[in-house]
Amino acid sequence: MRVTLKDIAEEAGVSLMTVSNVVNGNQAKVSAATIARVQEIIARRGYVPSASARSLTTRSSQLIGLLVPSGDDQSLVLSPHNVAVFGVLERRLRHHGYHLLFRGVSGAAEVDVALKSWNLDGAVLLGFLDEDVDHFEPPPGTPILALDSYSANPKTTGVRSDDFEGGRLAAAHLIEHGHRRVVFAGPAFSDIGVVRQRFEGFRAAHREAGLPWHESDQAVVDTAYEPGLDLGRSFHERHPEATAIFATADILAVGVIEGLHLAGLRVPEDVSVVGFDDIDIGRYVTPKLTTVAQDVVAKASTAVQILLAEIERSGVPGEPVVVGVELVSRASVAAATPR
Amino acid sequence: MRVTLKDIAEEAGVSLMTVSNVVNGNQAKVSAATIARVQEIIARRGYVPSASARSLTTRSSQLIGLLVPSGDDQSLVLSPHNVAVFGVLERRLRHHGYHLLFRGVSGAAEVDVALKSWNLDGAVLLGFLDEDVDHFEPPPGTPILALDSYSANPKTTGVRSDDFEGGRLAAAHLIEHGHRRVVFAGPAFSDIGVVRQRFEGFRAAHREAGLPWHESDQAVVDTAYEPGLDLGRSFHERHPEATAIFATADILAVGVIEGLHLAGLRVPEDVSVVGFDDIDIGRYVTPKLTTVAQDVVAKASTAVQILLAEIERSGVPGEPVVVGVELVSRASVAAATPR
DNA sequence: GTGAAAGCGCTAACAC
DNA sequence: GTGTTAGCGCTTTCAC
Repeated sequence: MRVTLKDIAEEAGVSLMTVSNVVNGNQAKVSAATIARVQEIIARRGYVPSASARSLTTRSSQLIGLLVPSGDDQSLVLSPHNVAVFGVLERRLRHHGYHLLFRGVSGAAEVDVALKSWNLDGAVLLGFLDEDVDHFEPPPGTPILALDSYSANPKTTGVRSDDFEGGRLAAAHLIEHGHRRVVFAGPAFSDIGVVRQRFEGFRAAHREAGLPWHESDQAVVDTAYEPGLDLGRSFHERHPEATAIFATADILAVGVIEGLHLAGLRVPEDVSVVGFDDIDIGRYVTPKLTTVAQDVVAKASTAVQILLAEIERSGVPGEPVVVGVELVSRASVAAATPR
Repeated sequence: MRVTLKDIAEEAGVSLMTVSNVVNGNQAKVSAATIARVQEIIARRGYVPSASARSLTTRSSQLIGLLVPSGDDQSLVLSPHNVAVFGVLERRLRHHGYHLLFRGVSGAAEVDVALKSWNLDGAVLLGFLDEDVDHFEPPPGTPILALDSYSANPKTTGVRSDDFEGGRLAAAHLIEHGHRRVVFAGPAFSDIGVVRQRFEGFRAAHREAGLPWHESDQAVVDTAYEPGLDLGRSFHERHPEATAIFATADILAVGVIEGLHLAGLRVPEDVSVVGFDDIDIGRYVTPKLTTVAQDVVAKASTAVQILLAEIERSGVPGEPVVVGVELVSRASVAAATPR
């Protein structure tokens, strides 16, 4: 059977409340001698407070939901970048006494259920589309952080990288190296969102350099290795004038590089490539990938910080926070050569 | 405020218990008309049962702990392989109505606390050393699955890949290709554990082929990219007779390949390489990595299946379960050439 | 079929 | 400093 406060109280010959006060560190209310005696018994009996009981009375739970999208029966979306964020989140939250409830959800309704059923103190949304985030309706007072979201949902707080600046840095870097025809490769996008912002930054760099950019230099491809491979392989035919390519994700860029190799094009001598994210893989491929680095630690730490602040102040969603990005120059970019 | 059973009961003009029966599907005890009426109110009011309250009375929680090792302030151990397992675990458990509490733990005591405080119905240990697993003392009746563990702790149930067979397959594959001096590269190991088993399988293959294996052909390196890189770079000097290498993890093998390239050795023409795990990266490198594939889905599904079975039967830890492995032949192995 | 009572383990709000 | 009372939202048991 489970050891309860009552058991400890009986053995110590004090009341239940005294034990509770000891457990919760309300030292002011208990004499030193009692504290010591109670603590000894607690340790010896291996007493651990019941989180359910505590949660029931306090209407909170020290639990943060980590919600990721989950199509009906397919696998979860756990991109390498999200995994990295995930790890940092867990560690930070644990140091503040919070735990993570991990859950794949397929719709706004499920988020609501997850939140309510466990009295979650807050939640972090990882990897949702903006249009999904738009529909979330958390119980008022429960902070929801939407990572990498441009949703205008006033009930959530956004934390994201400076995607516009990232796109700008990538394009500017290539332009500086003399490239005049740069392909923008990424998934289809609408008028808001991560990819749109990277695209706008990308174009802004062209504008700033007084360079035109051709619509035909856009390649719409899913964010995965295989589509990148295909693009790289057919690069020459599809974009005969281009000498460089900016992919909106490293995984895509890695595929592109391999595809270019297969097509007999050398990177970076014939074609330069810039990615986005700075995941580990970029360092394992040849040539090492030049990319726009997201600051994983800053993103996760910021999220935790805001989350805790909103929990304290009882959840007034604040302004979105933007985390800086940085161009990491490795070996996949070289000066443009005429084709 | 929260909507409770009582609220629904009042609005429906029935007792609290009737609503409870409807919620829990005890259809036999309630008339169809009442069920319909109550369900309508539940949906309209957005009622969600309180997991804490339910957990308090039932002494269970529909919560499974996912425990990973966590050194004091360093990052969590989330290897790509573990992440893959993780994703499958979550999905499978969710389909059975369970949720995952994710937690980094640094010792047996913390595991105990995690288990008790949330009334966890079970836990999955991911990435712990056998010696850590040895020390875990879960409350009786709480099933603990230790993934990839060879610990003899009778309070846990092991689920692991057939490491011995994996080592054997890797070595046999290289031997078949004419290699006579094969380096075994992996972290230091004791007399039990994953690496030991892979090593024994590796040696068994040599024995079966009537071949000797030289102690000097062992390379002790940490399971990471950089150490692999170093090994590859110095391969020629350190193992002048060897024509092939078996690395106990893909990430290591990928490093080795890159190191060999840097040293001017071609893979597989000069040196053949076999890895272990079959993580995505192996398909992104050049040449594509020949490796021993672990069946992630089988491993995770098996774990879930056993977990649920033990929860039903009230936790009698069973025999360890071994999941099959398979050699995936890609492009990093070729026939041996004299050196 | 439906309902009343008791209690899961804890904490908030007050006494003493 | 310490104890008492009440109740969080639910399920279990047993009566109607």
